[in-house]
Amino acid sequence: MEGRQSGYDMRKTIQGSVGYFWGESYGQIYPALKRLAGEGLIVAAGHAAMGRAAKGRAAKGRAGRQEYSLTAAGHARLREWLAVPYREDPPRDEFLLKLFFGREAGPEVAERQVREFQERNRRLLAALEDIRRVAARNAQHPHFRFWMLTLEYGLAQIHTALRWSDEALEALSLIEPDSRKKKKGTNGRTRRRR
Amino acid sequence: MEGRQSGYDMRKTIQGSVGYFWGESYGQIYPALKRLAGEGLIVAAGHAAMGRAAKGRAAKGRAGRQEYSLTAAGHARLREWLAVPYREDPPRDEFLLKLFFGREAGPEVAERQVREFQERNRRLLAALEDIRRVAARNAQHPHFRFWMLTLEYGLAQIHTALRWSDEALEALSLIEPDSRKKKKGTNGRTRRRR
DNA sequence: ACACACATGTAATTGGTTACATGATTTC
DNA sequence: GAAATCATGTAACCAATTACATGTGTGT
Repeated sequence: MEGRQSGYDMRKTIQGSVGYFWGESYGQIYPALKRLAGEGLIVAAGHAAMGRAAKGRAAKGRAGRQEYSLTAAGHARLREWLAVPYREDPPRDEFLLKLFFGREAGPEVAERQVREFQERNRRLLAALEDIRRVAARNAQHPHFRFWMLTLEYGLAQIHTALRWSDEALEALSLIEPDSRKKKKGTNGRTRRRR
Repeated sequence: MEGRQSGYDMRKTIQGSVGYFWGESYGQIYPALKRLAGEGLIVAAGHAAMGRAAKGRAAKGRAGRQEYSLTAAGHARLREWLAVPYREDPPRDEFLLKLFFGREAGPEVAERQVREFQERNRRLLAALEDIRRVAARNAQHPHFRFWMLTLEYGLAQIHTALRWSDEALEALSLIEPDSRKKKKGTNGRTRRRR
């Protein structure tokens, strides 16, 4: 949708825009491009690029860049797809799972995980704010409003995560550092807690 | 960790507790159980084919079930795993992706998706509140604090999602139903809403 | 006798990542 | 002319879902 782009371009565009909620690897992109071209949903524009290096010699192996753009059929298919109710894949949040069993390892370990979570969210927040800054320059772009909606969703979730993690750290600090068996190999017996 | 359980039990336990952030299918569980038993991290308790011996009390029908429980080695491995920094898998949020391209299909379509999103979140919220109600009865359980942390995280995220979706619907209603090519530009449709 | 929930398991398939292999172009 | 980076592609692998196949115990 950003005009003609090569698979390589697409990956970069994706990372710099929807990267925080959608990613694609080359192993996914290139085969997909082939398939879509076969279905007539995109067309390969002639690879104009091929600079002087390729001039004169038989282009063996891979060519230079190959750009594609949406066909009318591709556009139509996109619109169809947009109207299909989204499906979300089964939840799998390793962070929460580890926290859930946090008792098992003690509050210190859980705390480390929460801190890590907090840092990742801070980094993500910074990245999103960058995106927002860049996006703000395209305020007149027809898609702008929609981009902002997704961005604001991301920002709101991250803020919530950060707020929560502060509270979580506070709560964890109040849990006693445990007094169960702990790894005292020889059974020093479990001293009574509290 | 809930004492001995069969694969079947585990799936139900999972769904009723961490289900909102972690799921497992039988196709995953049974092979894993075999593997873990092979590694000595869990042990199979004998086939307790309880007939009708336990009359009156044990009304629950148990078939040819195989129960397992954690070994000491399993426990140790669990603790190790808890300390390993969590990894999150690449983001893939189809809802946001569809919203991102929402312009392409028009605000009405995007609005439908957001409404769907809102409903799913409302259902999820109800489910979480159920879990909270049930969990509240185990306030003295050693893991309780940790369970609440994950629960509160889920609740906070859902609330944020719901708040956001209200704003998003409002914002979408202000976007004029498109003025591009779009066939059939019958005039009355761009009437201002609020 | 039968239905139904309990319970286990496997095969097919999917959807994807990762690592690798290689070529082309630019820049200094 | 070497290094960096642009660019394409494939093979190996992997995690996981889905659908299916089948058996068992209990209540009616």
